[in-house]
Amino acid sequence: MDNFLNCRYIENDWEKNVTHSVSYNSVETVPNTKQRCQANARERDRTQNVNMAFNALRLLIPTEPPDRKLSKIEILRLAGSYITHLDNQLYTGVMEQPCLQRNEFNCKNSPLCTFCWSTVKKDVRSAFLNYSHFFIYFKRNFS
DNA sequence: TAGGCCATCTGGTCCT
DNA sequence: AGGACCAGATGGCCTA
Repeated sequence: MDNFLNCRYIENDWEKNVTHSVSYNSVETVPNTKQRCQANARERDRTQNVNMAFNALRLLIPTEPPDRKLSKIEILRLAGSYITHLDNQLYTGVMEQPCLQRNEFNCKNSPLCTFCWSTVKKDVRSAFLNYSHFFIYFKRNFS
């Protein structure tokens, strides 16, 4: 039992002093130390693989700002929404116009889908910046 | 401080 | 038999 606990503690991040309490009904239920440690290591590797896949998927989803933190469930939902958005764009063949997919997650009252809405916001912002630059130019030269 | 999110451990089940 | 996959339990971290 002591060996197993030591193993578990070493398997965890010792420097962070992170432990997870686990209770056993009886000593008989404690698995073989080496096998359990190996299984834990495999499970950690598997979880890391899953996380790498989530990271790869995250890179494909456009957000504002681009480095916005997304939870795993948000990544899955937005990925699905983005696929639908791209599908609509492909179907209509008109990339300049909103695809009219319902905004499912951010604002249920909005007629625009999440990704069209993001484009619109970007356009408005660039228009505002252009106007600001023009205003500064006008003020410097004509006032 | 409560709730959301996450990593880790664990035991069970299924597959090779 | 051993590995992959999964869901439940647990505790840490972060944010509103």
